[in-house]
Amino acid sequence: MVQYSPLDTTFAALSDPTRRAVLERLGRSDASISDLAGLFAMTLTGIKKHVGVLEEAGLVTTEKVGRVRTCRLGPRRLDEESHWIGGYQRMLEQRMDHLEAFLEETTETLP
Amino acid sequence: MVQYSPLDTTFAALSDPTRRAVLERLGRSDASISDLAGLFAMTLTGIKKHVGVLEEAGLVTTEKVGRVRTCRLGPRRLDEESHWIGGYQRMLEQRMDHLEAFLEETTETLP
DNA sequence: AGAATACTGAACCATATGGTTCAGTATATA
DNA sequence: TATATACTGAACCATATGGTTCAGTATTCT
Repeated sequence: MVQYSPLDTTFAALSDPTRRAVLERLGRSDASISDLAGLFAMTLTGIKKHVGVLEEAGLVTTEKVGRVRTCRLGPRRLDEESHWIGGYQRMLEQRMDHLEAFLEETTETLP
Repeated sequence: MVQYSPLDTTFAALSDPTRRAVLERLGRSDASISDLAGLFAMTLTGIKKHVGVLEEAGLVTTEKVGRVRTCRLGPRRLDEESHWIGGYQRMLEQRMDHLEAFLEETTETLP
């Protein structure tokens, strides 16, 4: 490891399709562990682990009332993540531009 | 696993700080396995594995000429990834708006 | 030809991940 | 009070991940 970054945790959380689906589901409305377990045909324990990972990454918060734990989105907005990706894309563009300029220059030297 | 998606592979590739640093380094110029190993104080084998993961995710291509393997960026631009994140952020906004509307409505009913 | 360089692959290691089962605990319902 | 519901935690399992070492192979340099 080079150094710690919240990007590590978030990208890892987003790399699992079940977890992305949980986020999308929670976008429609809050849901309990049982709701999610039913929806994704998984044990309560299994879903709880996924929710734990999302919580660790700050993408989900949970609150237990009575015997039901309700999961909702937040507080992270993925701003750092989209910023990193945006920067990467701009860098790619720049490299393309340089390559293009280089190719043009090379072509000009031909008859 | 719910289903396969390229997002799985890419987000997983991006979740490691060394690999993100390799991408950033390759943004400045192409580099050999040895270059990267030196830069990140890692064995050739270790770096080769990371490059393999990036290659698998389509973020890096490599070409071996003589005994040197040169790594460069491409071909993936992270368009799907930024699209997913963008959609997530828009969904979050919407939820916020609904919550806001709900709170306003509730407030109006007070004296 | 001989030596140095650059990578490669197999094997190994410790830890993490994505799941399960099973035996609880706490809460709500009849 | 008894029973059903909802979750929790420990233990386990198979596989993946992030590294290493070591013994090659292929190229290049002297």
